[in-house]
Amino acid sequence: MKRHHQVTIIDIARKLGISKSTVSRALTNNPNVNPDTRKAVLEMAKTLDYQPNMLALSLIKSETRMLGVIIPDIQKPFFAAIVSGIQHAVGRMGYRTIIAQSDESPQIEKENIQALMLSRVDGFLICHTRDTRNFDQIKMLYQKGFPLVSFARICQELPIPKVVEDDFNGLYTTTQHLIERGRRRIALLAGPKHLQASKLRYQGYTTALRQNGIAFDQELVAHTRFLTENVEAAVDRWLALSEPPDAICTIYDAGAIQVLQLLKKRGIQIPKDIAVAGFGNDPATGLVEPGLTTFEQRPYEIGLLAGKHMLDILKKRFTDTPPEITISEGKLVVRGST
Amino acid sequence: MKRHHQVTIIDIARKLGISKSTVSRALTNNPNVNPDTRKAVLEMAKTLDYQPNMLALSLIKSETRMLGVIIPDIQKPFFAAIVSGIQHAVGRMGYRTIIAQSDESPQIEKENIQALMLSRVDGFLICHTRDTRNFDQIKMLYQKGFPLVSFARICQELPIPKVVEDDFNGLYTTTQHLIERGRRRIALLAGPKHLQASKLRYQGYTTALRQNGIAFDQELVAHTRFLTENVEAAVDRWLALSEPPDAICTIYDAGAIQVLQLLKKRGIQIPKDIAVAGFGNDPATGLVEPGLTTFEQRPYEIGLLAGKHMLDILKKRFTDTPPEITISEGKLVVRGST
DNA sequence: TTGAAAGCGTTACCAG
DNA sequence: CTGGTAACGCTTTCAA
Repeated sequence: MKRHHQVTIIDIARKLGISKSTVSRALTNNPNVNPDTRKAVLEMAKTLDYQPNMLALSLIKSETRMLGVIIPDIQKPFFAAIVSGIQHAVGRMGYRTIIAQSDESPQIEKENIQALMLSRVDGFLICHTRDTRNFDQIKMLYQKGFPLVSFARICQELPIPKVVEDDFNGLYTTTQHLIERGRRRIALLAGPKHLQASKLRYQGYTTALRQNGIAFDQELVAHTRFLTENVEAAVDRWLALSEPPDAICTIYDAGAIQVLQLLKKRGIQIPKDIAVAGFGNDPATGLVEPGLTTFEQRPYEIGLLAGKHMLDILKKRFTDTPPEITISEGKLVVRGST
Repeated sequence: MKRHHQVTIIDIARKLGISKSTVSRALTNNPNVNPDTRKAVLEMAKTLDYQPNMLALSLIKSETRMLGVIIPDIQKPFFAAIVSGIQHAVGRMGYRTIIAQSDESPQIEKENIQALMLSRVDGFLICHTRDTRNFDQIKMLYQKGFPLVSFARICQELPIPKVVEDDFNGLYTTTQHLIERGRRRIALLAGPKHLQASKLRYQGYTTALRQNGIAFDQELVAHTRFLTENVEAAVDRWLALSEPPDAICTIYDAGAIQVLQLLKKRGIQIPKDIAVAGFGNDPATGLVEPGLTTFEQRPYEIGLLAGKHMLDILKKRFTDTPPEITISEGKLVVRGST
C-alpha cells in the first residue's frame, strides 16, 4: 500500500487550466472569485479528494494550532482528568494537544519542553514535576514569548496565568472538621517543602490548629516526596509515639489510602482509634472501606480553566492581561473514615 | 512580551557572510564543509540561539514525526495506561503523540481522524468507540496509505497490526475458577454484541461452561453498553430469578465493582451467597472490599506493543509485513470476592 | 568547498 | 476577476 502523491492546489489548477492563485482564492472563500470558477474548483477538489496541507499553512502563518501539555504522569487520575479538561476547552477552538509525560523527572521535563518548542507548538500548559526547582526552561519559553499557562504544580516566578487547587482552604477545612469531631492529636502527612501547593496545605493545617488553640507538634508532621516508603515510615513513627495521633490528615489521597491500609493491617479501628482524611476526592477514595473523608478537587475543571486561559492569551496575543492565579474551589466530602 | 523574530539559517549566513546553503550543510553534518566554516557556523548558531524550524523540514520531507492516538476516554485508567505505553515506546524514536478523545462518540472519532489527517500525522493508533460499527474512516486512512495500528477495540476488517487483550482466555479462566469454587449458576455481565472483544470473552465463558457440563442459561447473560443503568437492570433481574446466580462474572472491572456494591447494598454476602469476578485488574479492584478477583490485563504493555508495531511499519514503510494480531496475555488475580 | 536556484504547498500582494 | 511572483525556512541538486 504505497502512499499516494498528495493532491495539491496545483493539481486542481492544472486540471482546470487556471492558476493556483485562483484555486487558492476559491478554496479560502475569498470574495474575488467568479462564482462559476469557484464552483468548478470546489467540485474538482472533491473529485480529486484534495486535502489542504497544514504544514505549508503553518509555515506561512507560524502557527501550528498545536499546544504542548506537559504533565508528570498521565496514569494518575488527577492528571488524566486535567488533560481531558484542557482538550475539551481548547478543542472547540480547533487546537490539538501534544501530551508529554515527564515521569516526574526534571530532566525529561526539560527535554520535552525543548522538543515541543522545536515542534513549534503555539503554547505550553505545564505542570512541573514534584522535584522541579530550576525553572530556567519555562523562563526561557517566557522570554521567547510563548503563551504559557502553569497549573497544579506551578512556577511562581513568572507573571503568567496559573490554575491551582484549593490548597490552603482544603487543609484548613479538613483539619477544622477533624477538630470538630473531637480530635486533638492530628498528624499531617505533608509533601515536599519546596512545592507551593504543599506549603499552602501545610499552612491551612497549622492555621486551623492555631485558631482552635491546639498546640502545633512538630513530631506529628511528616514531609514526604509522595512515595510509599515515606508514608510507611511516617505511620511507623507516629504509632511508636508515647502519645500517638488520634487523626491523620494527608495532603494527597494516595497517601491517605495507604495510611488507611497500613492502619487496618495493624488492627487499628478507623475512625474510632484514628480518623483519616485525604485531599483530592480521587475516584479510589469512595471505594475503600471505610470510605475516605477527603477534600474534593475537580481536576477536570482545572484543565478546563487552564485551557480557557490559554485561549485568552492566544486570542489577544500581544496584549498584557494581568496574569491571574485562579483557584479551583473544592469542598469537603465526609465519609466513614472520620 | 512580543514574540521575537525567529532566527533562521539566513541570519547565520548573513552574519558570517556566507550562503545559506553552506550554513545548512554545516548544521546537518554534511561532510562537504570546511571544518573552519563549520565551526564558525556552529558557534554563530549557538550565539544567536538558532532553532531549526521543523515545519519547513516537515514540509520538505512530508514527515511530521507526530502520531495520532485516538482513544475513547483518557480518564479511564485502562486507556491512560495504554497511552503511557505508546508514548514510552515511540518517544525513544523521537515520535510525539497527539492524543484525541472520541468521548465514545463515533461522530467525534470521525472528526478526530479527519483533523489529525489534515495535521499530517505520520500514522494512527486507534481504539474505536464502543459504538463504532462503521469503519469507513479508518478504511479511508488505509487506502491513503497511512501507517495504522488498531488496539483493544479493533477494526477486524483491515489487514493491519492489532493488539488486543487476552479476551477469550480471560473469561475462560475466570469461569473455570468459579466452577472450581463450586459455583454452578454463573451469570455473565457481557458487553455489546458487535464488539470483537466482547464476543471473545463471551465465548470464553460459554466454552468453560460447556467443558464442565454446565448447561448454558440465556437468562444468566446480560449484554450491556458498559453503562451503569445496564448493570443495575441486570442485577435486579438476576436477583428476582426463582433460582438466582451463585456467581456473577463480568467482562469489565467497572461493571464488577458496581455489581459488588449493588449486592452489598442489598445485604448479600460476598462471596458466600454470590461470588463476583471482574476483568482487567483495574487499580480499583484491589481497593474495594472484598477485593475483587479479576483477570489481570496490562494496558501499559498493550500500549508498548502497539507503539512498537507502529515503529516497525514506520521503519520499513512500504514493505508488506504480514499484519499480525498480538494478544497481550493476562493471568487470574484471585482475591476475596471469590 | 561553496554558491545559486529549485522545490516542498500555501497565501498574499501587485499588476492587468 | 485572474495570473504571476514573492515569501515562509529549509534541503538538495547543479555548477563553479
